[in-house]
Amino acid sequence: MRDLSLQLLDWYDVHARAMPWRVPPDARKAGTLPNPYAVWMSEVMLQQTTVAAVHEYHNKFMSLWPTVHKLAAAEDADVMAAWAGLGYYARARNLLKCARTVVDNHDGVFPQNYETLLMLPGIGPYTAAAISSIAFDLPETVVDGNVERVMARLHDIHDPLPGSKPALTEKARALTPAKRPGDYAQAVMDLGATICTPKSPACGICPWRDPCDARIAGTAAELPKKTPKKKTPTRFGIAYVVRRSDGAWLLETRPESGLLGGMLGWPGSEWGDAPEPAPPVDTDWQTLNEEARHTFTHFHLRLTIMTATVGLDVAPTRGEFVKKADFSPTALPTAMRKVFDLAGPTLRDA
DNA sequence: AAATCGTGGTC
DNA sequence: TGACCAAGATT
Repeated sequence: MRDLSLQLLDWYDVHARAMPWRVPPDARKAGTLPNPYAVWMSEVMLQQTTVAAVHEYHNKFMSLWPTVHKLAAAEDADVMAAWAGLGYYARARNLLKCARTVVDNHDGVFPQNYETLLMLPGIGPYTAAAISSIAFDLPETVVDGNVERVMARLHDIHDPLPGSKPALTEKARALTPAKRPGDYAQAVMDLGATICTPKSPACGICPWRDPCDARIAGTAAELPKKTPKKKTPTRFGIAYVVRRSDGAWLLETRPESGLLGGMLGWPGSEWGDAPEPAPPVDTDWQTLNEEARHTFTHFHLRLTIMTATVGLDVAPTRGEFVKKADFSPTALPTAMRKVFDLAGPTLRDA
């Protein structure tokens, strides 16, 4: 029987998914490698994020900042605003840190080895292996959620994640070929994304159908096992939307660390079981009938929205007024955007 | 080393 | 509606 990795590469030659940042297998075999900057950008954006969601953001970032030098010179607020809506905002902060490190310490050139890549901000084991293999054709092994699932099924491993990760990583490493490691990395992930899917895997058309232990055992659909998670609690808070008579909005940039770190938002209370009021100005407040609901990874949020219109002489205790012309709701993370969508129409346009 | 950190789609 | 899921990293 032929090498498993070669079987998969044959499948990939025909079924590779097209992506803007990707070089298709024919061109790669002819010696063309992708732009490492574009690959890095895509891999950071793809962390815990679907290809569909990344598409337009990758296009936008490559258009706004075509080189690592341009990105390194960008304003923090501009990068955060461009990332708004994509989630996991620490990625955007680390994206900038990484770009500046590459420019300042690596002469603007991405390091071409796993160990050095791993030291850069926002680049962990997966991303270091992905850049190494995809951008430089180095024989490193990517282990993402797809690879974990494919390996668990191929070897019918029932030990639950995340505990089984080292064993799955070792299985993946044993299969990584010396030739075309970049195509192979993309091939396993494409396989997981299109054939070896979490539910209802298409075993009938899988290039690894014959050697797959879980298919033989009939356990493919129930793998990989995962340790159960706690159910998500609900937290409550108050958001204050203040409009000044000249049309300006009262906003604040959130602290660098923590939830929505570095992003623009409305002043508000802490989020918890019973929030304490924390109005940013002393004025008459109006409470909206409808609250903003949003679900984060580990809790549900319900925000009571309070609004007010104030005069030019008012000095808020928190936040800063942003002139009407300088404010774009698209710069808000989704939770804050939902607040705006509810409150905005109730506040008279100046 | 378990928790934290977004969002949109799906079933 | 709610739980799960998607090319994880950081602390």
